[in-house]
Amino acid sequence: MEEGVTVGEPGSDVVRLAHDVRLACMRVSRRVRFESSEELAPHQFSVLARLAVRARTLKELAECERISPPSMSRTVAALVETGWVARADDPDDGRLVVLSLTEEGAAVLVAERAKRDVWMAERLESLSPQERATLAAATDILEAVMAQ
Amino acid sequence: MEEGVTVGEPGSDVVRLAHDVRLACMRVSRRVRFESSEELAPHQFSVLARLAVRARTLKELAECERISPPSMSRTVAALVETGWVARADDPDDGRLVVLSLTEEGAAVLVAERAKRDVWMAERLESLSPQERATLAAATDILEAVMAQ
DNA sequence: TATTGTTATACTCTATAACTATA
DNA sequence: TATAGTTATAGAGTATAACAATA
Repeated sequence: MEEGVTVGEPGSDVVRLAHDVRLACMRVSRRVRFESSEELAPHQFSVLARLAVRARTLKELAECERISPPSMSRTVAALVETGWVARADDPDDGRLVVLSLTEEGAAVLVAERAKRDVWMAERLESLSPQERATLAAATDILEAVMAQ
Repeated sequence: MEEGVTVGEPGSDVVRLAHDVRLACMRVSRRVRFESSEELAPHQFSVLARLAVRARTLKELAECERISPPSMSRTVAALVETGWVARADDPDDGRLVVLSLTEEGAAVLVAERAKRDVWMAERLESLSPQERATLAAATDILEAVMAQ
């Protein structure tokens, strides 16, 4: 009896566009993750990127990554172990631990970003100037939409 | 001594565009995942979506999801347990197990897709017709690029 | 022998609960 | 007391290695 069900694609109007945009973005994101990263796990990359903006406490990191403090404590411990992140005591509040990027950590982050960008760039080189302009305009729109 | 390093954004030219596109797509993808999904884990959703296209063997599923057969075996076992996927023996080759979507699985998949699309659509409603056209054109370009 | 799928075992990233130190 | 961080323990999801069944 159970021969399996097939489901078609839905939609019309804005919902249809939402569907297409979402799928395209997820596909790009997935491919970039799969094919350009090796030595640096996604959650580690993410933490290094946060610390590249500015030093933060463990709780701040946990909140902006939306994971629990114990989980972040582990992730940070691994990054300290490899020498990419430095721990420091807060001079004013003895409970706080300030995490910051080391020179080595910054180098790893830059290298990883470059690797991801190169992978993407290789695929954009075949596009016409007009197509590139469309992509550039679209990214601006998406950024604005996501900032809402 | 270690006061932490700050890293700026890189680039120019196609690399710059690649960087922007990649970041925009990852941000959209991340937000959609965070804010629209609950009952269905990402890897489960992914498998249901594969089976919605057509029934597949375990090995095929493992390959297109790029995980090991034992891992896929587990994931599938959970989906069979909930009644969203059906197992069947291949009539021609006794070694094969054919996995397919059940009616319930199809319903869950449709509901999840709708939920993700609605979340995205809510954010696109404020855009002008021209901005929407730009996004539509951009998704076509990205689809073509990713298909390379 | 080669292939498909499962079981055994382990590692990583996540969580909650309990603990320590500081405010 | 309340807060920041760590340690203890457990639950997913991943992997490799070894095994059973079929070609």
